Amino acid sequence: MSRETTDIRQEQIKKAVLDIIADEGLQNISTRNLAKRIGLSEGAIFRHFPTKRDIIKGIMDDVANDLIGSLRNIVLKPEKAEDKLFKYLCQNVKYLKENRGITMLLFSEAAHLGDKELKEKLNQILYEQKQLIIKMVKDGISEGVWDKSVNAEDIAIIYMGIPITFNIEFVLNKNGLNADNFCRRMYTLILKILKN
Amino acid sequence: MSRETTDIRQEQIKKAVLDIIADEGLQNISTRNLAKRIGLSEGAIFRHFPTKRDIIKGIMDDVANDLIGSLRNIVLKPEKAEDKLFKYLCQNVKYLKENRGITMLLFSEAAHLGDKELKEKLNQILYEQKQLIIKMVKDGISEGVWDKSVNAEDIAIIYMGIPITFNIEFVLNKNGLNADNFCRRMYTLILKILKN
DNA sequence: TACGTTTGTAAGTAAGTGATTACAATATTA
DNA sequence: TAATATTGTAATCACTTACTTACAAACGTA
Repeated sequence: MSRETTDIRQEQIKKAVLDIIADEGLQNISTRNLAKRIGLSEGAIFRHFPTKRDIIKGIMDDVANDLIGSLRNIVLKPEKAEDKLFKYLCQNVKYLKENRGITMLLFSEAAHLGDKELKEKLNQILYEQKQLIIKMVKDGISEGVWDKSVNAEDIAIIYMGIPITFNIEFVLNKNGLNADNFCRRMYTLILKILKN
Repeated sequence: MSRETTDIRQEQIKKAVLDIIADEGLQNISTRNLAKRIGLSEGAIFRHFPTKRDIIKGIMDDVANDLIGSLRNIVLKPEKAEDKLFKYLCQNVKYLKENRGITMLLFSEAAHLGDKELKEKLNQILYEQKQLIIKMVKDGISEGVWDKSVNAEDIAIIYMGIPITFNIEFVLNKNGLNADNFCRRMYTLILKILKN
């Protein structure tokens, strides 16, 4: 195998984890299988990550940066709350669709709850997402377009289930839900709760 | 260890799986740990179940019978749709709270997607739940109390996320959500979508 | 009581896991 | 160019996994 820098190898390894999860399922992300998919020896994996756990940690950091980052951008832009909500939902669903392995990896880690640090990282990701949604809702209320008697946190909770359900349907039944359509339909429902 | 019938042992084994998941996390349901918790030798486990997979299968069958059964009872009773919806939601949340291990086990199996038969069983459970919700919504529309322009399937999708989110919050943050309160708050939101 | 069936145990099995080692080949830099 | 740091490999480690085997004890029943 030709030599590559640690930076490049780390990206390859993290990508391989997500690809394997999406293609073969979670139980196949052994370091052996990982090395095989990249075309590298198993020892080389441990040249670029000290432990397997650190690979997972790296992926979680990517989610925190990429997904949360892009969602934050949407929320912070000066736009109408209704438009932001729609874009937010679509972006969220799109990201999960394009990184199918991620939801499974995240919630598997939650379910295994062996590792406090990973659990804390996941908690952080979910918390930040919730705060962004709460902010959007409150902005909409300030704009005067949404019912001020709704509890922003309740909206955040019911919202969080949407991308998760989408992902589960996607895993169980690959062509179960049309993403664009799905996005707009769920948006309509949420809006009905929010409207005056 | 004193002798017990296979029926009793099977129940003990299935219960132990769920208890271990709730207490120690999914990665600890090894046959060794299972035997230890019951106070039995590992070999005895395989006296009562041919494979570990059959234990999981047995648990899934229990869910299909117990949870889906009790939800079906609620839906089929001659009552107002609004009352049924509330009871349905509360029963669903209650069951997941009392059998904390189940949601994790189910979605872990989905994520590992190695086993077609288990995946099919999970699909069936989710499908039946969805059908029950759709029926409830359509009943409410027939009664004339709910907006007939809402898509019953969309309601089912957004509904499905609620118990899942509840469970995730419960796993990550043990006292995160008050179940009774939670139930009523989510009910209020769904009702706002459904109302004329 | 005698006999066949059921339920139990202790000690194994082969296969897979994450991680390490000793060493070779390739870059980087003085 | 010579010395050094980096990236690669093959072999192997100790450990865990689901599952099996050989045999013993307890049970129902004739």
